Amino acid sequence: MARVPVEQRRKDLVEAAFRVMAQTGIAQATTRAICAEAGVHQSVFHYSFNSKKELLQELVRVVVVDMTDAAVMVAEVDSEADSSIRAAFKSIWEQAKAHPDRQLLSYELTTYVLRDPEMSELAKWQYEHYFNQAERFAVAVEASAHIRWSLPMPTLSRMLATAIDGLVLGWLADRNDESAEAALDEFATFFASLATPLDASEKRPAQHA
Amino acid sequence: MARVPVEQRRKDLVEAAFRVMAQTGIAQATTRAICAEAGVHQSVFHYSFNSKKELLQELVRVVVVDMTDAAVMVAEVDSEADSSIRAAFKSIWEQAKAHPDRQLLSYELTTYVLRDPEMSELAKWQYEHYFNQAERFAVAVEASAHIRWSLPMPTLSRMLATAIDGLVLGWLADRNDESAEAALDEFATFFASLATPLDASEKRPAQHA
DNA sequence: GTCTATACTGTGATAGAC
DNA sequence: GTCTATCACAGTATAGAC
Repeated sequence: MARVPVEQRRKDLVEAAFRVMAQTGIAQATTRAICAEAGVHQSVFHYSFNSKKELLQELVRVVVVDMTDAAVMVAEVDSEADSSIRAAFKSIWEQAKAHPDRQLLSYELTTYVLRDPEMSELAKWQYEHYFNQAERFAVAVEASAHIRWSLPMPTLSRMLATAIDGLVLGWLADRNDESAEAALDEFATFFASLATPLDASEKRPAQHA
Repeated sequence: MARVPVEQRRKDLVEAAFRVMAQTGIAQATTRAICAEAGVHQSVFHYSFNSKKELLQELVRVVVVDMTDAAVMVAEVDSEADSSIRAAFKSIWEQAKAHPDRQLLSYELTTYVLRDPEMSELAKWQYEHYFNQAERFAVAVEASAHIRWSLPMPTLSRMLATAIDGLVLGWLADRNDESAEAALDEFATFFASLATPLDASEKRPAQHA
């Protein structure tokens, strides 16, 4: 086809790999399948990447960032900790329900890289990213809802990410919406209970700033 | 070697497959590697099982039951909800720390079977087993600690299993013992807070029955 | 029942014509 | 840069000698 710079080729292939992996799983994402999805011949693969592993490393970084941003950044915090938490949980949950295949892929990527000593640091990076996103959210709630969390931030952020992560995985397995959503709701109640008002007299402010 | 009944051969191969998978991951567990581990020739595989998938189905059932039993059944409940929960969490956590490869395998098995429509019901069964084990524990605590849970049992048991499941996965990724254990501890505190005494006057009983 | 040998397919990766 | 052809190897599964 057209003469395309290597960097663009790599982007195209990573995106194609993401689609194939999300739809059929990481094991089915062969170089041939990825190239077919990208609409290029298989030999294109190896002058865009030195190895399949190289593509995978690039893909993990892109997928983790894109997926968490898509889920977390949408949620807006307001002046109440309780409603902020519930809104965020709802947003993340809707994202998960809308794209179960992508969620499943994120777990596949985690276990896949954990089995390869050369890549296991990527799993660490992936979960630290989750925890960081949770922390960013928790800090934002502190600021806008005028509360303090009654747990140390690292512990709280890990618990937030853990609850979501565990709920999604369990739901992927049993697809019991009702049960998973009830659990999600109770976790939200729990986390809301960890927010203690900074100043009781300022509890009902009229100003937004 | 000796003439061995087919059922024994199947058991041997499942156990060998479990060892290979736990050590090197599900993707590396080829029929050749499994047979090598079991000390038999590769062709033995296909007159013990009709296909590799058949072995996997048998393996999932064995692994899920054995691993949860190993972790959950050890924990003994006592007359206090708080200490019962902490003891159980500690027991499960120590099991996980002692055998991270087996834990990782359980996640690999989940994602693996979820990608195969013919096997995805196994993932459902796996998590229902987890939830059932959690429920058995919760019921036992109710009986021996004279409390009632302030949440519906299905919701509570799902939350218990979810918290553990999420914590273990996150720990496998970042291997931060301190952070994971702090989160585990706070989850334990939370679940303990869901136990409300059945009868205040019976709060400090001297009898064990 | 057991094992040797092998069929057949699909894999990642290359060499070399254009 | 692009594509055809192919390599070397690993995967599951089978046929057939013993």
